[in-house]
Amino acid sequence: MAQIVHSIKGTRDFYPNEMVRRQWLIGKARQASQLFGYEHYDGPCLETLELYAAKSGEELVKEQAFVFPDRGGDPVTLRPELTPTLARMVAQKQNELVYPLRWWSFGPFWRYERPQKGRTREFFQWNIDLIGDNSLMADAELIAVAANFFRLVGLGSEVVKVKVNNRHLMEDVFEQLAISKDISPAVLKLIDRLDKLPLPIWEEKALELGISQSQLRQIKSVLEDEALWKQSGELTELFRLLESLGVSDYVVYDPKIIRGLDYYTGTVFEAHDVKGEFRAILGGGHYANLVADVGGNPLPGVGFAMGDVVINLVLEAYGLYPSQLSQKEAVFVTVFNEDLKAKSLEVASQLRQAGINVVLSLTEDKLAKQLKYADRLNLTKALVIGPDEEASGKVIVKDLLTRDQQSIDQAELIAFFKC
RNA sequence: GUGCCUGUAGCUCAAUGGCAGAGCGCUUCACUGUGGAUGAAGAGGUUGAGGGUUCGAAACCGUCCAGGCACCCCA
Repeated sequence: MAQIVHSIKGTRDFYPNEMVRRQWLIGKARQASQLFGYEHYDGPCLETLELYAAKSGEELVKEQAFVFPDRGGDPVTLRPELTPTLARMVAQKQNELVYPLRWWSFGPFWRYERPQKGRTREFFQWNIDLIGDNSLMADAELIAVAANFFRLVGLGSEVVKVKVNNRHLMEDVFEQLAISKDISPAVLKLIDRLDKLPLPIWEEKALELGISQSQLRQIKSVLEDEALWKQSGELTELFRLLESLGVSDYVVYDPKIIRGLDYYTGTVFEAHDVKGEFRAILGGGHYANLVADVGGNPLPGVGFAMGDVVINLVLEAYGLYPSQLSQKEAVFVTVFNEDLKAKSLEVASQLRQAGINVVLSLTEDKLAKQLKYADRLNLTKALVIGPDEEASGKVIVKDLLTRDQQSIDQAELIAFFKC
């Protein structure tokens, strides 16, 4: 074992069983995206370092991106997120695209961090964005897409919630509490971590930032105020729209949702399992202006991203992957012996020409062995063509689940499998 | 980058300084025209690597490698 070359830390191998699940998940993301009329797109996995230098937050690029020189010596980056690529793609064709544009994508991303539960170095991410509209309709639509996705995969609103907040509201609150603009970004970041840190340490950090004792007390009370959203016209309107879109059972207000990325303005949201057992399933929000950072004209938008790792853990925990997922919708054709090999090949070929998938035995081993192989592949039908069948123009079709078998005229075989 | 934990057969684990084992899985046979059961036999190990301590190390010590979990950050 020790001599097998190891894979790269934080990457995952997708054996057929897992690949089937990955494809199923992608299918659900596609379905949710298309339900709202979003178009599929993708960009390159390799980008220039310059693209991320423009934005993305310092840490993501400096600490977490895979960056290395290409053979010409230029720095190349494995994309750690899609948004800068999206911004570039929009900026390049800014004057010919039809707005608002609704785009979605699902692909691999890389971040150099220590792997742990729910976090790997290579992961897949569903990205979906609505660009070119600044209204709350846009924000509501994206949240509704997320809620519809959860419905499609069987995660009910009693299990998963989309927690929503608004950065404008928090800025207003800070103003009321006379928290200076210098420290408010840092305070916002700290609020985002309230659930992670032990309270005494959290308070200590808050005081270190220059918050007074009375401000601290007020912040804490604000963060427990589940009705705080009523002070925000935007949130009031947003929740009304979500109600009309029929997804308000999935939505909950949470003043502690801030989001780490700096470019969010206005609405921000994160989806979590209700029990709080897992990391955030998806996160997103409204941004006033991304495209300008890569050289285009300002365009507002809203979007979210969902990594495959956490949603995978959640779907596993709640047993929501279909148990019958299989890519082997195929008929197994046995080979009775050397003399009848040509006959089996002929039958297999006829079935394939009719569009029926066939796994052909490569050996003339005894039938027990061939059938065991078919069984272990989880195939459900097997054909046996022995001397008796050959003589009478028949084929035996064996149901590997019920163990029943029947003799069928070779001429009727295709019709048998087609219906 | 920081901290804690773990590496023994394909998998899950046992052996608490004294002969490296079990269950499951795998191969073959009982069954030369029929797979999930049963029974029997068999294969499979440099105990992650290389050092040190010891009469003796899977175990103890330090180094490296790999994995897990938490921080940082975030999907």
